[in-house]
Amino acid sequence: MLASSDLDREFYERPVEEVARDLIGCTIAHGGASGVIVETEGYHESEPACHAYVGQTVRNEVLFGPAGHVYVYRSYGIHSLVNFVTGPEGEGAAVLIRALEPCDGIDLMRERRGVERVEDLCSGPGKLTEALAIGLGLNGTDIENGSLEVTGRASEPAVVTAPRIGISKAVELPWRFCSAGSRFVSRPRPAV
DNA sequence: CATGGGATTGACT
DNA sequence: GTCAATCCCATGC
Repeated sequence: MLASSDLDREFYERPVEEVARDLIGCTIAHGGASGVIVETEGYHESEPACHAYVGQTVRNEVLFGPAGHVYVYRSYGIHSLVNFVTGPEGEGAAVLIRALEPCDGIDLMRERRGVERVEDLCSGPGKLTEALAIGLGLNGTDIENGSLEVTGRASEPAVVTAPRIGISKAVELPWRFCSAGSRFVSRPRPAV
């Protein structure tokens, strides 16, 4: 059990891999739609795959800010990717939300995404931001006081750990967390 | 000031 | 399996 009231600043101030694991099974809502988080990845300034690795810049300053804030950035000029900042202030670390199991507002998601299959609506970091209408405007906002809402879960789901995806450095760190057996995680699916 | 490289996706061979 | 689309901004001259 993880009550919504437990998802406070203190929750996000813990080590990034713990936050990444605990977010699996929680619900994220924005723009009239919501979904259960089924896949996350942790990033930390100490490893080269993280944006914060090069030190604080204008682009990534949110990563170094207080925990519990949202870091959104544009990838490949097309997609917005969402992260939750973790760890103490001054430390660059965040959890990338990679996939959701659609819950509410599914028709709205279909409209935004232009696809029908529920499995295709949020099964990737760029897809879920489009489905929930998450844009760069949310960058730097506080989860507890913003338009993006995160709620808890009734029980602890089975979680599998896997290497991260789509990066060329520090690929070996097992900081990808997936809800075991979920049809909604992005590919390649990890073995259960 | 010019350049280059992405924490991706979808369309095409 | 391969590849282009396309924006932000860090880095280097």
